[in-house]
Amino acid sequence: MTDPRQTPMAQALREAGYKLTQPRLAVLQVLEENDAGLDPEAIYDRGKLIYPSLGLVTVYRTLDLLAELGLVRRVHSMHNCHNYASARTDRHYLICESCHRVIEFPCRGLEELMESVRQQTGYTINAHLLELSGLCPECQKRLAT
Amino acid sequence: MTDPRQTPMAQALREAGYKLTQPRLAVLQVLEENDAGLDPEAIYDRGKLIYPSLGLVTVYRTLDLLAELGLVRRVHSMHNCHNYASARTDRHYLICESCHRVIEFPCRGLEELMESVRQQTGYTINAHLLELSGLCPECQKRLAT
DNA sequence: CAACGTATTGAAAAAATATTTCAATACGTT
DNA sequence: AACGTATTGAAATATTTTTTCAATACGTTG
Ligand SMILES: [Mn+2]
Ligand SMILES: [Mn+2]
Ligand SMILES: [Zn+2]
Ligand SMILES: [Zn+2]
Repeated sequence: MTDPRQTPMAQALREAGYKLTQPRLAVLQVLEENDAGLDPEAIYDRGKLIYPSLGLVTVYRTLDLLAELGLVRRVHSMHNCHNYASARTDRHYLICESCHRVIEFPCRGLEELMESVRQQTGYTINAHLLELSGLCPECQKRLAT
Repeated sequence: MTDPRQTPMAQALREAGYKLTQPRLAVLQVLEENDAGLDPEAIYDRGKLIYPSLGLVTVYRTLDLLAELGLVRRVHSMHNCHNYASARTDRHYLICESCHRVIEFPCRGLEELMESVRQQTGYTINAHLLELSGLCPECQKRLAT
């Protein structure tokens, strides 16, 4: 049971000069516990279990704040589009089109591709999102009647 | 100037038994002309230039319909999350983090990566989305003060 | 460990988005 | 050309997000 005020996100908030309030800590804790991402309403519901007087407005405000600091990020999937999860710049999701389960995978060998895009477009590239979609093994079996 | 009723999307609509109405044709034409994706409001605005009495409701309804038929797809970027664009299974966007401009790039060399993911996870993979984000040349200049 | 000044809060109101309802209309068929 | 029905836009409703504002909790200072 790590002290909620000592997590990396909490520290970063404090270092940026923001107060570590109960409502914010509740939101942070919910985000820590749900790596795959939740929408504001869901964060609100779970946050209230931790800090019952939490307001939905504060969830929105805290998400905005964390997003500005780059600590949190929207996770877009085909079926939910307003999910937030703690940030990593590079993300690699594998999504089952049938059961919508999401897993992550290690990503190797994108560097060449990015270098060639860089040269052809003149853009600098500092993050990527790769989403593969298909069928998970279970759904393959289930659908192979 | 190709006949709006003969485009692949229009054909598909007709073949699925739906009527090719003026409002629908206007939405289709807007989508054809804006490959990178527009949100319902923007589609509405441009659609009205083609068919002035177009209603926003019809834009929503047409997008739902096209999405169900798999002809159109949401494009999620960091800053706009309700954009629709005509569907392709594989998508490659390069997004400027500063001005939010979106361009597409040709994607080469993802096959090996996908094959390795396939082997390690047992998933079949039939589509991918790769989103790179960085700074476009203009914004690089502008920010290099 | 008070007492203080201010950033932060939740409730309520307002704004922005999205969906449902319904009578009028345009489409495709005959 | 006439018909039956899917589709339409306006209006009403519902949902989601943002703004406003007085009350409060936080972190600092003495
Ligand atoms: Mn989205
Ligand atoms: Mn990668
Ligand atoms: Zn599955
Ligand atoms: Zn730019």
